[in-house]
Amino acid sequence: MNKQASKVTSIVSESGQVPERRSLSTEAADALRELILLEKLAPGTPVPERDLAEGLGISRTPLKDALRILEVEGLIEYGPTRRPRVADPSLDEIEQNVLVLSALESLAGELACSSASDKQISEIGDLDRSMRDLPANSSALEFFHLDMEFHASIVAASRNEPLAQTHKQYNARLWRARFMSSRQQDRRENTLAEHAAITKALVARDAAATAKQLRKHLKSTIINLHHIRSADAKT
Amino acid sequence: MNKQASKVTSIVSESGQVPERRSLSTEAADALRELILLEKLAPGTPVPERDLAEGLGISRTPLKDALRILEVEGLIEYGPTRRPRVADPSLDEIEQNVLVLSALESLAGELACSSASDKQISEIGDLDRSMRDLPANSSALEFFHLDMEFHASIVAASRNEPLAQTHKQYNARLWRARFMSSRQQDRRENTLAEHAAITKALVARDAAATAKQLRKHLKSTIINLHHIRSADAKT
DNA sequence: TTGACACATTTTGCATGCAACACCTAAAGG
DNA sequence: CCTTTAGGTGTTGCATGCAAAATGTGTCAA
Repeated sequence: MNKQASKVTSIVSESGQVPERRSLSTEAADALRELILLEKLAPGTPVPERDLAEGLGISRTPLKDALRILEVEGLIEYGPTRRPRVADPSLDEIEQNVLVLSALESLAGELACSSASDKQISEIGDLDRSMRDLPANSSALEFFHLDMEFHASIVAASRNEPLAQTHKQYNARLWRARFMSSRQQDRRENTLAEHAAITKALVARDAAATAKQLRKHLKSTIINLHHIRSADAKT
Repeated sequence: MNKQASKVTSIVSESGQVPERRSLSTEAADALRELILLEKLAPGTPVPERDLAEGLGISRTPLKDALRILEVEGLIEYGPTRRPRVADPSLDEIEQNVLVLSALESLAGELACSSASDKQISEIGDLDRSMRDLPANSSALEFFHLDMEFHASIVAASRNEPLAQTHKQYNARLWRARFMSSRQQDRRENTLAEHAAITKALVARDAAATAKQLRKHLKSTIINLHHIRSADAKT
């Protein structure tokens, strides 16, 4: 039945992952995402399709697709007249998103306690340790990436594909906010402590505790966002 | 500053809602959704773009957009070769989706307890009552629609836009499964009892109880799905 | 000076054409 | 008889053109 398996389909490049056919749309989406997240494109700026397409050297068709992708990720907003802008969420909207993210992760934690393999859990522990072992002068971006990986690996351990999908969406929406939040050196200690608590509950496969710790962790993110806002208001 | 407010922008047609510009893509998406949910298009069948477009009397461009919309709703799947099919989720996948839906709704319930207006809560109570007052011979579809409205109104009461958005997505994915589940007349009693418990907790604005009842309600949906499967296996 | 209207420009939605890729069938070789 | 391969067919990705809608601008009247 399964014919293509007999063929030499094993052109699998590196990891065991699906090759995931590249297309101009996804590449453009990646490029745009980078531009937006690194603030090369300020929030709220209109994004005329043609200019963008020209800038990226592609036609409008795949660019439109890219904008659609970024729309579901929440990085691009469409006005009532279908003119795309870089999303500019208010603090309130960000907070609402974090609430949902929190619920998603806490579900992931619960599920991971019963569904994760021992290997997956130990990998989460590894990530936790890597973060703690990071030198104090390491870049904010480096710390941030590990932080993201830590959370993502918990979701992966839940073995719930749609959950992972949605979690990814919300993560993308909150990338900028979380990145800003993580730039404060003095937060690291706090973050590490909370990660430790999460890891501990996870290793014990204590679903209730894991969920609780994850909620607490995300909650402190919200509080931190408020602090940043007040600090910004002063300057 | 705000110029357009001074103009006679009040061409708001009927409700206070945004007119929401129609486009061929969204119309096609609606049409296709209907076809899929009513099983006019069997799960797993390939969906060649050109034929579909021709059938709907539109070109491939807007149809492609429609397929994208239905993809994020989970009704259309893209194979590794970018050939679209009607999604055919396994029972296991459906269950995973229900788990996420459950977490979303229970969060919505919690938030509704603190954020909902009294009017919103009383409307939820109205819906609960409408369902109970339905005659026993009313159609499964009628009962089902009220059921959906009940859940949707709880989410709306949470006043969390992204949550509502995501909830809608998951609802769309699970439409068929939930519809099948709701066709069993003997489930009605059970559903009504659970709805009553949810409504009661909501009226009392007891966040913990609301969340708990919602989880329980969705959990019984999962169990019911298993029953349906076993029944199907026999026939 | 302010407001409204009409025209010019920009920008998106949709249709269509072409090229690359995937799939199916059938013939050739083992 | 089974496997492999070559060709034909169908399907999707992308580019481009056109029309409709929206925005910006300048002029005129109150």
